[in-house]
Amino acid sequence: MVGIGEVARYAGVSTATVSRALSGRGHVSAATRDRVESAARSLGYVVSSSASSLASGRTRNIGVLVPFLDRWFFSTVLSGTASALMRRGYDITLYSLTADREQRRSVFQTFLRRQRVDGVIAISIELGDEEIAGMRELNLPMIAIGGPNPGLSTLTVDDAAVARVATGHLLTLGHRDIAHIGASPEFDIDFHVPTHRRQGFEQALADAGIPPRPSLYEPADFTIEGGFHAAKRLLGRPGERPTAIFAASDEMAIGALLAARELGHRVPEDLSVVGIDGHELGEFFRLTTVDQFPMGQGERAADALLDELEAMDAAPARPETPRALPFALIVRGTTAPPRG
Amino acid sequence: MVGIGEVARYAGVSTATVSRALSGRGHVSAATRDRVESAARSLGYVVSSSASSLASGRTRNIGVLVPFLDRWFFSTVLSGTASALMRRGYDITLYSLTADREQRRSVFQTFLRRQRVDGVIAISIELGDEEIAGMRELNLPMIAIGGPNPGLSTLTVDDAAVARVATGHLLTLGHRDIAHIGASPEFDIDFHVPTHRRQGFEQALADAGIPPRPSLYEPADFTIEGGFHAAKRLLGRPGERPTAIFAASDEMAIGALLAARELGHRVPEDLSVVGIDGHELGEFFRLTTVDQFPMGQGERAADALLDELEAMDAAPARPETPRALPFALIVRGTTAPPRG
DNA sequence: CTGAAAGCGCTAACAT
DNA sequence: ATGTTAGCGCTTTCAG
Repeated sequence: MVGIGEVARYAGVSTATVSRALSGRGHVSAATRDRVESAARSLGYVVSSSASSLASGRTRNIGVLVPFLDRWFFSTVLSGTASALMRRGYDITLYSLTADREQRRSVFQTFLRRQRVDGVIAISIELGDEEIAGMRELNLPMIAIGGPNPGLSTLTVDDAAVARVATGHLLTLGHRDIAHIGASPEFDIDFHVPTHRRQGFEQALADAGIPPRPSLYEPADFTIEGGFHAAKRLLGRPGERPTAIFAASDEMAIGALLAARELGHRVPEDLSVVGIDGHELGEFFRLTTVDQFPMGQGERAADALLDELEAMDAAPARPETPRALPFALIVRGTTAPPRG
Repeated sequence: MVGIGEVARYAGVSTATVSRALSGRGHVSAATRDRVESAARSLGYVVSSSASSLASGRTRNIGVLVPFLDRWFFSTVLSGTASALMRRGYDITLYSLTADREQRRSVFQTFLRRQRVDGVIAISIELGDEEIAGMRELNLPMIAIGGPNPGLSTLTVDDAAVARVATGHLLTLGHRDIAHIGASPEFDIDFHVPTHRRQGFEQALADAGIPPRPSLYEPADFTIEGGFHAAKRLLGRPGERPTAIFAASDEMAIGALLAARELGHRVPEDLSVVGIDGHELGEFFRLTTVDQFPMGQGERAADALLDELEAMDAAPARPETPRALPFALIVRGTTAPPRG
């Protein structure tokens, strides 16, 4: 392994100058920098991250916390994060938080304390008070996607507003009998996203003067299969049948689409369906949805964290304003005015 | 940040003993070990990874190379890898290789040379000769999932055999007119998986004395949408119509299922469909498939690499036998004997 | 089984 | 703008 000393000798300068030239910290004349860079290149020198980290306290590595790796939404956000970080020369260390509480503890108590990372991005993870306190104590900058996470820089989309937009689209088309597939009152995952979406849904209805109807609610687990079964129940029920379905996620919306098809209902003629998320399959199913640009969320978080890190050199602290993430209604082919 | 010195003082031993007690290397009396461990615990001490790495040359960190983060197969393999590594106390640093050749170079030339990782797992990545040579030179143990990758420890599933099993299932049911959705002759992604699957398909047919029929081949891009359109073309064609479809991936098989439904063909009564992979949606669609256990692939690779790493302490080198990965036919509801 | 001390390879004052 | 040098916090001989 070629070390900084060899490069210094080869370029005819001191190791300090090599360090300065290669890291861009401190002044080096253009000529010297060129000499050092070409020396490094021809010797194949790459700085040892452990030595550099130990001496400087910087790792050029960001820890990313995810709840699941194999679910579309999270892996898409992660994908955005990874490319933004790599683009700026940072490594990314992945911590997958499983259901196992003990393992989760070890991530916070051990893994993140090894001083392996300069900062942390938490994707859709609700942090406990002691976890947040632990990060503060470590002085580890952290940014969360999805919130609120009190006391943390947070990028979050207004789930209620998203749901209002989706519901508003249905109302504008003229629908009045709109079913809701999503949150069950008792069961709520990260940050009550399902609940917020239900609240947005109800606000939109209320604004249009439509009272909520319990018979038009069906809980589901945010999967295609869950949406499928919920829609089956909804559409198979005797009595009032909805003209539209609001699904609190695209995957459930797709499930609902498949259920409608199976029951012989035409979409959008007999039934409109709207989803939320911006799922990759939405295009194929012609699904009308409210896109929350998950890839972009990951990129933004990465950029925000790196900006914060680089700003720390200048100003030590900095206020934490929760920033709002964008979303947009994408009208495709699964929504239309009700018949009649 | 509490350091090893404080722990040593607190426990009344030297820093060397603390290091030995905590790392498990070298002999320490049980009593001393207990004392050190409880000292470390009560002080909240965690070893600094950069200091430890610099001194020992070990990082307890594994680099994982993936082609895409947001595609089901890769993120599932990654998920298996991540949990296996974390279980054994290793961090995982993620390198996502995009289409950008320049960025790919930088991963091999720079990122992997920072001495941040003890070993590398390459998921479904075809490595160039100079890339493999670079790893050897760095003396970085590497294990690949999917192959062949000459000169590298490789875990690989026999794609032709997998396809033979899937096709054999259809033949056993009595099908003779079997269409193939998959490889286009010219376009082939990682390791010619599509081609190998097509070859396995043809071998099975040949073994049954059935000659290949060009009109029953439809190329597709391994997505649901691609499978959908391929099946549409296949089933909409005048003349001979297949009684079964072999799709070279579950996603294409699901697309074919949706196409068949849309065209009014009942599955499996009018048409049988078999896929390959073991996709999470397979259960929902009742898809008959050959599962290749992607999560397990990730776990195996991680365990194999760590075993290799730990064995390196004892024996320096070790032969690289490409190991075969398991697969299994899962018969669900999309296959049945042809009518008549 | 334990301690003393010499580095691991680099960075950051401090000089010049 | 560049060189000198003292660490960064641990691990690992080498002694005992």
